[in-house]
Amino acid sequence: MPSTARPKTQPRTPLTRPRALSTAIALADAHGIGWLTMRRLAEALSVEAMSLYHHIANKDDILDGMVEIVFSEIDLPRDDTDWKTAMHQRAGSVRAALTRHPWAISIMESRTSPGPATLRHHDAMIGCCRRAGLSIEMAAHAFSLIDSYIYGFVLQEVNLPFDNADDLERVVETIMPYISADDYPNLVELTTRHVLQPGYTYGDEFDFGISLILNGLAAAARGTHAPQIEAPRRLPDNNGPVLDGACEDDT
Amino acid sequence: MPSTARPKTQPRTPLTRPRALSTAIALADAHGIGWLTMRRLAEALSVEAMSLYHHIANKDDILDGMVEIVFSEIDLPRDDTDWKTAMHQRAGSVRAALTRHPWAISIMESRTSPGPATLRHHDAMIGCCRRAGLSIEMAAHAFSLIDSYIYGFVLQEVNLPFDNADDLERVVETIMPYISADDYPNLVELTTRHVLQPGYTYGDEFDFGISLILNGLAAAARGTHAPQIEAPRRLPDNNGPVLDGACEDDT
DNA sequence: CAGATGTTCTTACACTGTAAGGTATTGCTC
DNA sequence: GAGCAATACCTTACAGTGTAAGAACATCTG
Repeated sequence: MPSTARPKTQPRTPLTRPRALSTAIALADAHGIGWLTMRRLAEALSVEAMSLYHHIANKDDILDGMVEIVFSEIDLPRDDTDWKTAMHQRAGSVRAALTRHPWAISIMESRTSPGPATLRHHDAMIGCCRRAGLSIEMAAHAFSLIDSYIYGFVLQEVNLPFDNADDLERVVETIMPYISADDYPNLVELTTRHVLQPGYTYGDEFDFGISLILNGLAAAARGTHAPQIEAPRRLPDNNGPVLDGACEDDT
Repeated sequence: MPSTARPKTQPRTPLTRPRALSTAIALADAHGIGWLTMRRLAEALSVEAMSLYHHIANKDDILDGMVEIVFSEIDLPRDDTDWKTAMHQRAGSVRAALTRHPWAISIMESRTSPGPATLRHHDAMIGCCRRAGLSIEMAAHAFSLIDSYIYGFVLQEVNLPFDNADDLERVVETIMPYISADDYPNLVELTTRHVLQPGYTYGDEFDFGISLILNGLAAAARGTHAPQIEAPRRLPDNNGPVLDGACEDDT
């Protein structure tokens, strides 16, 4: 049976950890993370399930590795533009990566040991803020605020039950009968007068939010319009230029 | 054996859907959502696993019900204060509920059919924004931005590997040897000069972010400091007061 | 008391991740 | 090349998962 048996002359493509991980990512992209089991991953690699354990410790190790690869796909913030542009671009890159791999955000949590790609990324983020003149405290604020927004946005975006305008209309039509305008007047108004209008795409909200946050951070770093926080731990200890050119329009 | 066998005179507490759900929540709070299985839930209810299926459709139905209860624990935005205060309070309430039930945020996604509590909550949020004078578009912006931030923040917060300052110090000491100051200078600086300083608590970042976002939204609604969005779909069609008193300090 | 109705339990099945140990294939030394 | 050690792979097995099918029991109606 030469069709099922591998020809002896041609050695099989060797099973390696990187190959297992990229196959796992491809399968999770195609069928969802819940579909991915050790046996199915093995089958896709033309191997039995237990063979995987010679290259990876266990399933958690696979998930860790997958997250790490996704992180490595994210562009670091550039250091040859102004802070706001760099942050905006990186935000888009995070969103793109997490949208390309919709399962990623759901397993990022619960992974506790960050890999080198993750650490490198965090370091670059803080460095970019510091180079723009933000104090340590302000950099911590910015990092937390920006990433919280991105993760939360993507978390909602990837779990929307529709991908395009047609889907949206179909879903809304299915659900609307159960949503009376008497009980939920504001929800119904928003849906009919905004969401169902031609041209609406939830993803468009992303830029609005990121821009608002970046403008707010830039203003706060300049010392004006600082949000009311109960007790600022320390005054800024800047020693560089404060957000050069950050207040002007940058398209 | 009267201790194990139920006395015939005293009827057992009846197994009901609400009782199953609240027990499930208590177990998930205590042991994590991964620990919760049909057999363990049944055991906690002094019942066999299959008996559950007369009151709930399947495990997904349980998870849906649990999420719905968590949502019902969140305070609606009050309508007897100014917009910013109402939003701030509600944000705290969301965070508190999702922190009380750390598993909730991880299963909120993937649930597609919102229950009445969820719908009521969405409606109240939009209503509060509209009553403050925000246009429909602006209300949509605000809703998306605020909740994205909250969810993202809590997603990170509940998955931190430490709960208090002692935990933090222990974790950092365990990890630091693997993080060289040569490779990750900014990360190390932020850790040593900020995170490890006495009094640091990651949760404190929450208020900073929410305040910044609310101030930004208030400013945007007033038409000033509007973030650069490529193509505003339509001009605001306000017909009420615009964020009365939102620009003054409200503590 | 009989019958009906609804609740609970028993058994069983297909599936999961992975421990233990056997078999094949590779690469190294001569 | 031959022989051997090391590595890679497979087979079998097990405890645990959600849940389908039907038997046993309890409770309520006549």
